[in-house]
Amino acid sequence: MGSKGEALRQRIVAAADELFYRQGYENTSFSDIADAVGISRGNFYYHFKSKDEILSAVIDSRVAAIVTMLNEWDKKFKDPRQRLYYYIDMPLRDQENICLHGCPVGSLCTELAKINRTMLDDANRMFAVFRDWLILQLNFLGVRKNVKKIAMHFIARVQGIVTVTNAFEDKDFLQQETKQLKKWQCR
Amino acid sequence: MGSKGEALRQRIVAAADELFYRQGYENTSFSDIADAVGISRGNFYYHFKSKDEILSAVIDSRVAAIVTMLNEWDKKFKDPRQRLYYYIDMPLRDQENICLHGCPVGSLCTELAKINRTMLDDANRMFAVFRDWLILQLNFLGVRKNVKKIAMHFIARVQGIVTVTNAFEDKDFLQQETKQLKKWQCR
DNA sequence: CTAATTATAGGACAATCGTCCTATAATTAG
DNA sequence: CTAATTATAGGACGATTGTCCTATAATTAG
Repeated sequence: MGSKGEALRQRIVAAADELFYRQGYENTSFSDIADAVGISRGNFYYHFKSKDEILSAVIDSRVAAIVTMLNEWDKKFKDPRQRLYYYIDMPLRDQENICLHGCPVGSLCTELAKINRTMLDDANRMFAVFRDWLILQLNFLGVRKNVKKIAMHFIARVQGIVTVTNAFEDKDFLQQETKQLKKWQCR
Repeated sequence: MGSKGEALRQRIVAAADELFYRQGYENTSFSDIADAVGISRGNFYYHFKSKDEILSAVIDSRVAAIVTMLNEWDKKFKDPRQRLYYYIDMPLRDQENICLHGCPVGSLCTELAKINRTMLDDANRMFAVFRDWLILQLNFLGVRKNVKKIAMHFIARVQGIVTVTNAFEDKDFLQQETKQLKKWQCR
């Protein structure tokens, strides 16, 4: 069984994941990833036969990571309102990277909308996982009307904050808007 | 005087502007732009000596276009609240493009944050022009406290809406969130 | 008209891109 | 141990990239 090959495959995905986040998908070459992992391009191509394929693997890996993370949040916080706050605070906990590279989910979707619309439908699953989890928390909170709309509203709010934070490299804005968003209540 | 050359220069900038918006900066080559204008690559290089230079010209052109547009809005609407609504409705008036390509300002900043941080400081001037105009309108409305913060808040709200609209190709979301944002009032 | 300047075309340039192939090396199965 | 499979390295491939050069065409200045 290819257990050693599987381990390398995961290292490749992890390296590609970070590079796509830091310098964008289009701007990251096979060589960049191979160099980061410390293997040859030929070997890289043995594991992933095309750039679409490595992108697809990175998206799957991110979706899985988000699911795992949300499960941990569920264990950590029993109060759905606390969980909601923890979601809103997520960019705050990763200020440096958010400031420099934006949101891994949002920025990838924004890029794919321009260069690879086929993969966009794959990428926005990352948003969908958050959305479905948010819907659950809103249900727990007793919200009954427009639950999906409100979940999407939260995602959009966070995306907007991150986009502006990234464009202006402005952590103060991130902090102040995050605080304000937590004052949200159902209208 | 190079008045014919100047006319071509503007056609080049216009073509690059649209291509950068539709397929991204990194993913647009000199050949793409030259083909779109119908000139040779050599001629293109006579007018713009590097990719940074054409990007810089596109950003300047966009900033100027935004200034012109906001002046027209000022003529068109005397009520600052109406002007604010017209700003919020901007993505709605360009639904098709927003859905397909996102925000020209936001998506360019997001891309440049990853591939060309030097130019990012140039690009976010596009946001700054909107911000300063919004500050003016808020002043007219009698808002005295946190005016800059509120202006940035509006920009972030619109950015978030557009990012999600683009990622999900969801016009309904755009319409409903736009309507909700117009219910905003100072707290 | 002539000379100088500006504009345009076309191709050369090295580098890099994604892709693919082949020859070994390492591992596993029998 | 031997044979088969899996993994790895290295380089060839055509295409494309941004950049630059040179020769000509068009325009302008005297």
